[in-house]
Amino acid sequence: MRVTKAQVQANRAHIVETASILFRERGYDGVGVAELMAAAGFTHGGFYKHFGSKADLMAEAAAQGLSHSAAQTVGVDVAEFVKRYVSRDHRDARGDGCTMAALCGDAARQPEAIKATFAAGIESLLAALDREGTTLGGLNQREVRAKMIDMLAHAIGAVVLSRACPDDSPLADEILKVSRRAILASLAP
Amino acid sequence: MRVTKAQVQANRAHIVETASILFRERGYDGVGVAELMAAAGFTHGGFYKHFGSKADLMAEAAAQGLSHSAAQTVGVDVAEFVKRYVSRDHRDARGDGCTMAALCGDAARQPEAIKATFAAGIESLLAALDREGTTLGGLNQREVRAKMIDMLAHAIGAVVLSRACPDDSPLADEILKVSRRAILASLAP
DNA sequence: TGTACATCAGTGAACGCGCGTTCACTGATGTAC
DNA sequence: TGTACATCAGTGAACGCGCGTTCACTGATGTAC
Repeated sequence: MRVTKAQVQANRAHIVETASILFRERGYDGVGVAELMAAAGFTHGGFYKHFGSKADLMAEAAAQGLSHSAAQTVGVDVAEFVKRYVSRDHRDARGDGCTMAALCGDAARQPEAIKATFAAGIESLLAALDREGTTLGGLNQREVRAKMIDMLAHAIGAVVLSRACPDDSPLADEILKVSRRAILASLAP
Repeated sequence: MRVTKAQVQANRAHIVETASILFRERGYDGVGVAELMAAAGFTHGGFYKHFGSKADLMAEAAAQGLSHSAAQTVGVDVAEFVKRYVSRDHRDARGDGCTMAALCGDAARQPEAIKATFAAGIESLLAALDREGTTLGGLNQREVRAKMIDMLAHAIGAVVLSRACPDDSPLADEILKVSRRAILASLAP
């Protein structure tokens, strides 16, 4: 059942994308190779024709997810970014949401290669935000970078903490609401 | 080899405490029942004389870790709390550090019982912080609560994001430094 | 208080199960002539 | 362009392994007399 070169490439990309979603939804340990391949429409045996190991796919899926986030962010106003990011919609859509918010807790326990991918993802998201960020009143480049790093940590903390609360709990919503207001306030002093 | 009632209680508490540390270091999926019991100085067979399941222990270990954090925080100045929390020492000492920072990403994928434990832990930490928090210049009770919730999300985000970066990477330290300054500034406006 | 029996915390072998990974096989694609 | 053979993406059974959990057993503690 050999397939076209183009099909191989498309299948591989589809597996990475499927993995990226599933890992965000259930964590790296929460998704097995067989289940992942089935979700992508294949049997598990072919996995090692595309990837050296599950860890290799984890790194690729992280890179894909992070660069996707950065690409989506280019040209978006920082305040708009915060409103979308620190929201119930984002909190409740783990699979379609930010890789950092979904997996940075897991990344901390993964090999250095994956952590390096995360660090690179943070930098590329900062680069995407910077294009708009420089319009923030009168701050120099170093100050803008500091503000964007802080904003990102702040926003991720709000989403991650809200997700740790029971579904539909008042505290989960309170965390998002309070944090969103505070982050927006810190951007327009 | 039956043991004293008091010894049973002490052994059980020791297992919970050991689990609390190991789970923070390696996550819920990263520690097995057998390894955990061995770390506590027992064989794995006795585990089910103390707990109904691994999930039960996870909930107990979370409750223990969270109440420990809250107890440590009583009477601590908020600025002092932030300085300790958003620090390299705390980031690098996962096992001895805050349960929320170490496991809130994992908690999001766990049963509601564990998420409820986390929500209760957040409330008890807020209560511990409030005793000092009310001294924050002229804010009413609702405003203090909002400020403490936001501060907690902000601090957790900084630690979690820093941990996702490679060990000894400049970005990991930059995140802590920038965020610590911003959080402290937001407390003393 | 001393004796006889029941309890049960802790032991270590064993269970089924799902994991990541390997492998012989298939058959359509890619390549050489 | 047409034919013959090599390649290799995908299949599905099988691998060893560690997981959470169960269980028969042990022997010191707890209890009843």
